[in-house]
Amino acid sequence: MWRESRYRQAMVSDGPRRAVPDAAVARLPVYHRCLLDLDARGRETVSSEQLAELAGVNAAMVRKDLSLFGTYGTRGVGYHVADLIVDLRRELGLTSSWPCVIVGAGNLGSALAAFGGFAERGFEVVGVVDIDPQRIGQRIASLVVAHQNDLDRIVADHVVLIGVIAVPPGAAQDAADRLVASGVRSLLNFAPTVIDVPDDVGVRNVDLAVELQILAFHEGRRDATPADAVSPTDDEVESLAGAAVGVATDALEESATA
Amino acid sequence: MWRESRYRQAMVSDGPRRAVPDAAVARLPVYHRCLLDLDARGRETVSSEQLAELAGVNAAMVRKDLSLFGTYGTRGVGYHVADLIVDLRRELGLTSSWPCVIVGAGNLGSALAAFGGFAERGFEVVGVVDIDPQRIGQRIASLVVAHQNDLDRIVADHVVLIGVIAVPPGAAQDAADRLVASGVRSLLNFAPTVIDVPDDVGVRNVDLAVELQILAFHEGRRDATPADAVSPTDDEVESLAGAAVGVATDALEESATA
DNA sequence: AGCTGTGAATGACTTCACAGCA
DNA sequence: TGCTGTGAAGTCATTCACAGCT
Repeated sequence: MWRESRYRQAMVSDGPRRAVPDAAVARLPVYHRCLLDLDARGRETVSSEQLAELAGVNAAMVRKDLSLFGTYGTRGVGYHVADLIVDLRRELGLTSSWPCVIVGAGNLGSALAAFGGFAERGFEVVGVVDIDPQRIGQRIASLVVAHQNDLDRIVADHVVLIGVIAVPPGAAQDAADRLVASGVRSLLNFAPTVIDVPDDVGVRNVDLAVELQILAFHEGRRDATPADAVSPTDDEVESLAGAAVGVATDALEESATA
Repeated sequence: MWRESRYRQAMVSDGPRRAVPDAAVARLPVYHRCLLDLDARGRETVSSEQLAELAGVNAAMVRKDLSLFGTYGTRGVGYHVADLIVDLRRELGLTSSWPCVIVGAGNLGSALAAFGGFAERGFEVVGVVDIDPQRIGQRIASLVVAHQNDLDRIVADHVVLIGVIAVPPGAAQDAADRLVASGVRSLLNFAPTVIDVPDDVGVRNVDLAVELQILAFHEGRRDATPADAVSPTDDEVESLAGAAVGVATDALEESATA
């Protein structure tokens, strides 16, 4: 009854493994963003404490994160902004532009395709596909919406490694399958569904409604819990900095089951 | 030199505090989504293992999460789908619709305003404001873009508690200030900047480019690290389900600077 | 027999605190 | 003196494993 995952489980248990903790990876882009800002303002060096404040995290964490990939600062001085940007860019793989393709040209897909923020940070949208004949041929920024069948060609032509899923939930798995089949290795999924992919394919899920629900949960606790004792519990959502929020899950889906 | 936050720091250290761990809160909406799906298919009960599979997490975690707010299942049987939906809706504060307002009617703001997924899950966009005269008066779905000065009125009229920031980074802090001033208590920030708000205001940040950068980081490690020894480290992005990742902190923005 | 609820064990991430270089 | 780099401690989250209902 439960569709079993067509793919083996990750088993990421404990190999020689990941040098960089996941949590740190999520912060690197934030540091990068803050540093670009500092650089633009002509700042030459920055201390871990200052950077921490900008990124909204603890100074010790900034130092630990940066020390992960041998980016050394200068004791007594701090980090050299320009150098650190270079290092981060290298670590984040932003030395060249990443071609991306968007599946789904609805409201969200269109907005993403037209969104300047991607190009600005090293991601170029090289194609947008859809199945709806009404949308095919439409112009979005400098692109023309193509038929989903052209996906393979687009991916091959531009060596696309990242795909963005912006289709309704019912079509998300199919979109993921097509992307994976055409060779895409990482997916950013905006559809509110867990998608099943081989475990060497990276997935990040961003569910906008989930974000609002999390806010609503905390909101509902402000005055609520009147009965509940501990009252002044109004936690704000914390979290972090510009970071990502996302969250998600990844890939795993499990498998089998009755 | 670093502009200090105009608001006291949270100091959320260790009060009587939060009954529900943050990480769990981020998963609840995902369970909720899966349950709605099950219900739609006519499913009456579900075991923690089945639900875990759908949500992409471990079964023990599903049980632990659900036990947090006294939602009991039936041993030997599982959880009653309909009942659990009701409980989750209550916990998540989704018993009635939450009015939201969007600041910024650019590509993203417009897409969000027109996005059906919010209403579907209990969030009604009651207003969209902007400062650009060109955009004011534009229709988006059933709304008309209003002037940012109308924000107070909109928030008051609809008792808006949740605001969405969809403006360029430079305008984000101002948007946040206006929202907070008008009475909004929770913010979903799409601008790639850390915004500073009083600590009783909740903030969640979604930075789309950060999501891509995280994917790119992992992507860059596939074949890379050729020199790096431990080779077969291809971790997929993990994390969790629809959950949150995010992170962060709030606060600090800087200003000044040389 | 099946599956929940939960203490205990494990593991991941964060913060502390300080030695040591500039 | 100032600030980094990092072991050790602390905190929080996940998974295990099993007692105990149905």
